[in-house]
Amino acid sequence: MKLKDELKREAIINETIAIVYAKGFAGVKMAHIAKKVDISPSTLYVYFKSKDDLISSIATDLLKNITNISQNQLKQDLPYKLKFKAIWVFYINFGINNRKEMSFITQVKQSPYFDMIPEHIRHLKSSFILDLLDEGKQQGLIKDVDNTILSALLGAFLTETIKLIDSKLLQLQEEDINTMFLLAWDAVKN
Amino acid sequence: MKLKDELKREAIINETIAIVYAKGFAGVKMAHIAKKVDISPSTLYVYFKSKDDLISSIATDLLKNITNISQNQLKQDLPYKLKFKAIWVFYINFGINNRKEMSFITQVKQSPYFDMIPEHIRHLKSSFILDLLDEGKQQGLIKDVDNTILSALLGAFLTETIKLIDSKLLQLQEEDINTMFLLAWDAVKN
Amino acid sequence: MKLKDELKREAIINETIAIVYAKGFAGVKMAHIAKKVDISPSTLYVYFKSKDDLISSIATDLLKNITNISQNQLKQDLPYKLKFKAIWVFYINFGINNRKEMSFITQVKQSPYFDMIPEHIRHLKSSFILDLLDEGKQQGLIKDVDNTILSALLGAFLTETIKLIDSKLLQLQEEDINTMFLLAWDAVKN
Amino acid sequence: MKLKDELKREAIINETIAIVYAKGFAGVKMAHIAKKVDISPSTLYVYFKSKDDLISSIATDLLKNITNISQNQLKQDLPYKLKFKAIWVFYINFGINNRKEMSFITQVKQSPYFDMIPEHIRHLKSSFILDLLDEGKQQGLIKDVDNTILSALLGAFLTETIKLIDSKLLQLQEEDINTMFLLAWDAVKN
DNA sequence: GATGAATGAGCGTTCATTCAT
DNA sequence: TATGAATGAACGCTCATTCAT
Repeated sequence: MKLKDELKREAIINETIAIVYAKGFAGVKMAHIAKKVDISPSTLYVYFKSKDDLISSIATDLLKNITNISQNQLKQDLPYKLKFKAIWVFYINFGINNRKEMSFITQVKQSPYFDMIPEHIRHLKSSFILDLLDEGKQQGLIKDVDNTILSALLGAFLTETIKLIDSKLLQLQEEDINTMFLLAWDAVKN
Repeated sequence: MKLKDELKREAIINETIAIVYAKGFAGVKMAHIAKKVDISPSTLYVYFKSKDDLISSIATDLLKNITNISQNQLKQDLPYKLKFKAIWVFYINFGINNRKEMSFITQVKQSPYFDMIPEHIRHLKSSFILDLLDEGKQQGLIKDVDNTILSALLGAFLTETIKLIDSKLLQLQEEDINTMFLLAWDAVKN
Repeated sequence: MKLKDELKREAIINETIAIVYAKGFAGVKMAHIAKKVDISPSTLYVYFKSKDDLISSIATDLLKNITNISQNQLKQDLPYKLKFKAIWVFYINFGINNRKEMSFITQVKQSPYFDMIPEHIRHLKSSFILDLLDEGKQQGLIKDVDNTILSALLGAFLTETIKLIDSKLLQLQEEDINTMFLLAWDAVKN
Repeated sequence: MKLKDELKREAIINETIAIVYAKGFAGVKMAHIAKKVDISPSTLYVYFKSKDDLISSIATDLLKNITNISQNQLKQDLPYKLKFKAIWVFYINFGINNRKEMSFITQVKQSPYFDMIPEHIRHLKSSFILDLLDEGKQQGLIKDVDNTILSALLGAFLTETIKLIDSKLLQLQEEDINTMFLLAWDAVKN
């Protein structure tokens, strides 16, 4: 018997993410994915039991991975501002290296597919970021503003920075990165 | 019959915007719009020659209007920071009062429909904002960072603030507005 | 605008009944029906909102009609045995003239479509037949056996007789009809 | 490995019959059968070369067996009416004990699979029953009606009786059995 | 201008069957 | 022999759009 090809599963996932990145959700057609991966449309159903399953599985995987990765990073012992910056830079890099995946998640969140993701995954929050903000507040370095609001704004800031780098308006080099970090830091610092 | 027609056209546009706000782009069905406006699907084609035309026309109109409206506002003579704040508050209010329209534009921008909007409309930028930033830089009050970048970040900040108000995490009252303004101002100020 | 064609609806219904008669339920393909009626498959959905709807609508209509027709017939004042025979002959004729429709109902009853028929239609019973049997029992002419059983057997008898006529083993003429009636009558008579 | 294979083949057959009984013909999916027998769908094709082959083989086997079984029974020397009744009771019992198999045959008969059964099997008739009827006619006990017709009616009668028992409207006890036999006997007796 | 009917193009999905091991 | 993977050929259905009045 033929062996199931894990590479094929990954190819399907990557192609789906790429299509969502390029054309948004409306552009995801099972037949289209199949053609790109060079398999028959029906073969897709060997790996995912429906389009909904395909998309929500990808979203679930991505959310899990992102949470893990960010949580496992950066437990370094540094002065607060430097630590904050290190994390900031880490996220920028992560966002750049995974822009398609990030875009996928952003789009899923404002689509009906979001409701198909298991509850406990759906509410994954980087509690890590919240901890970081708390630490800053305790040291009197961060504005006394609700964490949800601060992290939402920092998130928007980050996303926009990544977009700017993506569109070549910014470069992934020390100078630009410093500039962008300073904008973010000044916003939240006390 | 100019009057009657124009009303119907507007009804179609408003309903389309409302549906996109409620269900996202995937949910826009010509028949659905028609039913909501209480006309036949075929009548839609009297007013717009296709679905693409309907959506890109709405997007074009909205982009034009937004640019106009903001430009015609607030030429007041105030100290710079106050003027900046007044504009900031104006945009917040505008965003809240036109959240469906803003959502429509946001969604169009990441969809294939965006490419159907005439080039010159697509790139409309509030040169007004750029002027405001220039004025601040001349007075040494604003960081010496590229205007495109600053306006992009301020835009992201603004959008996020509107979302937070929309989701009741913030209130449209002086205290919260002041807090949010301070975050933005601190980010860009020198 | 084009006017909806009642004839088209009927053509769809008749074609569906004919296909079920010829090939059973497994043979009912929307595209096939459409081709036979010379319309596009999608046009079917103008008249019936799904395959389930098509089949259960037909079943519902047939059940209603059959009940009405048989109930409106034969309230004649005749000696019991003659009345019984008249009804018997009426049913034979009805079955022959509507063999496809009868076959449709028989097949629906042992298919999942039956559950889609409205409750009150599903349980339509020719209470008329039950009344007839009661009358016979009162006169001591009919065996004292449960009505449900008697009517089930008479139904099977009838169906079989129709099949035999259909397959040319019997003829729809007085002699054969009399013979068959006698078999039925002898079975139930006291 | 003859034993193991034969068991698997039988398991496939029994499962198929059970599924047809439970869900009708439309419900028979190769994958479904395979899962129930706990083999792979492809293994089914080791035993039967196609779905058509599976179903028509089963039907053929059943038809052959039924004919054989009934023929080997009941050559007892009894007064005609008692012999007739004994056979009647035998068939009732056989039908009850093999209701799934009977249902399978009934359903095959009104499906396209029937045409795939070899001609000589398709027309198997219990010549035995015909002999029984002839014997009755010779003794002047049975109506002088064509054997094909009489046996068809008796068959319908029998099937209906089995259905009634199956649905608990009748009980497999002496009283009910007697009643039903009397109905059948009265129908055909002279 | 307005509309109900009609439809072609395409979509997601199923499933009997074959392939490759 | 046994089987998981793979697939072609359908199928039911949707929907933007056009037709005919």
